[in-house]
Amino acid sequence: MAKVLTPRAEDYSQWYNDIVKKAQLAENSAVRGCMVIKPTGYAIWENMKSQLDRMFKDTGHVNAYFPLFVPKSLFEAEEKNAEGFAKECAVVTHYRLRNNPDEKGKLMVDPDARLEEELVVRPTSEAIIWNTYKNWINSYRDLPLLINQWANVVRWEMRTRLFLRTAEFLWQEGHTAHATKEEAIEETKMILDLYADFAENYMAMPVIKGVKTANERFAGADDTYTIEALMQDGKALQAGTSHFLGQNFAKAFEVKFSNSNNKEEYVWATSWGVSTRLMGGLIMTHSDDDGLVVPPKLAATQVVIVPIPKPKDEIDEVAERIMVELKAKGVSVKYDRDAKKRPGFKFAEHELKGVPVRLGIGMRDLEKGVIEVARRDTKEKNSIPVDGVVDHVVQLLDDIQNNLFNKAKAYRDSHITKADSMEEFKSILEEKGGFILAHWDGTTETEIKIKELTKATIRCIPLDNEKEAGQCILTGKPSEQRVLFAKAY
RNA sequence: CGGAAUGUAGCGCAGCCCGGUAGCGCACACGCCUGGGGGGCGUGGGGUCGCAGGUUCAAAUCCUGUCAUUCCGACCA
Repeated sequence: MAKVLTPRAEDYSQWYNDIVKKAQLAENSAVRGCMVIKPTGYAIWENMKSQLDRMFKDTGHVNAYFPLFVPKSLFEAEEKNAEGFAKECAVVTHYRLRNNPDEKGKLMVDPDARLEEELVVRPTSEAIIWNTYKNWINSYRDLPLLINQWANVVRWEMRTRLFLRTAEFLWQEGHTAHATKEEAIEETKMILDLYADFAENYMAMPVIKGVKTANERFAGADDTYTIEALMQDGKALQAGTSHFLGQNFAKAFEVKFSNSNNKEEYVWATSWGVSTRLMGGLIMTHSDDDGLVVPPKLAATQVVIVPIPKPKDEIDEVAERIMVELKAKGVSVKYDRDAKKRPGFKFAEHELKGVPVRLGIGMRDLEKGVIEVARRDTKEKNSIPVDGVVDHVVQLLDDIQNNLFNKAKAYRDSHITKADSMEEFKSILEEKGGFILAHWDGTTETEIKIKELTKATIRCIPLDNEKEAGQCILTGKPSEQRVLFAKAY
């Protein structure tokens, strides 16, 4: 079979780029660093989105929409946040073009149309949202305020990669306001659990929940919680973050409420988000050298039926019947009834696009009363009696979902290694990759030094961490627990 | 934003050094044969050679600039 993708072992980055393009998930656009998400890719994102949206709503959140532009004066109100994002902001300075008198048919920015105040294209929406919340919150009766928005944001990245880091990306950002610190922290952690649940049970991507160090924390947050996943090349991917913002934004935007004793207090805030980056995580967690592998719960098409060698009345009849029955059970199914393409070509094509289950219906099999059922995750093929094929497929989709998670988890678990010295740390990083648990003295200085020496960063301090006395691998200073290091995307 | 490489048909590439008719494979269209893992033969269509300048009788080819992509670094979700 002709290989369409660069094998992972040969060049992992190239494999990733190949798969995004060949499976038609996305492509580069005419705008530097910005991608076009193609229908095949967008369908998966839509599935992610609708599931997450359901989960947000089930936990009491509602959707709203805030503007793309943030006046500079609002943007700079929360200083740390502004400083953190300043270097990567796109800024609108003019509101009009005009014909260029020197070059016919060309346009130029109208110098007379300079904006009084520049508009920052949102890299995140805290500023505009908190400036709005100020007007919405007066009393403890207005709290909690639990709002999510689905939006695009822009961060002017120097180096971009499809899905993993693009200048514009799609995400959801939740912004909540609470009367007490405890309640806000609870919200932050609840969302972290929700993200982990989504990652593991829908994306089949195991994650480690943890807290970011001060150095890796979101600008403007008191605490950043994260879910960290491990990709097949041994690099970590930050898949989602949930921030406890304390009263930082409330103070910056004067968001106060009267408590039940009629005393004024600043509200407590959270924000949290996951983005189209999850698509990158999905690809790099499950896919192989033959193409994309999509967990059934997120697949746009869960089952494809291929007539062998080509459509024929008898085959069509069986296919139609199976489709009706599968659809009745909530399974999305397509019949690839294209007489011009040969079965071998179709097999390869659907494998490249990651369809979880393929049914091959041919006359030879039908005479024996069976259908060939092929699963994408293991490439296993079985002959299943026609009568039982629908139930078999429903069960199989479930098995595939579980198998993908278990396989990813086994890989992840076998790539968490303890290191007790810098030498050990470096050799694990070079030879094996993955997560490394090591003692750290708790200072930003040491963290940065380790990054300079090894390129590895502290991904998080795992929430379920065991306490264990030890010595920092760099400075030898005392440490009370190991933290999770890795090279990261 | 610094270093390197690349940009020629939808995709992958040759041609460039040494200036002179724009080529190959795949894909595409049509026909015939085929048909259980990316078929075979035949015929055919498709090009502002990334873009803008310059040198020259003549530029895909030489020069300058610019844009984009990939990789490496710094930065970042």
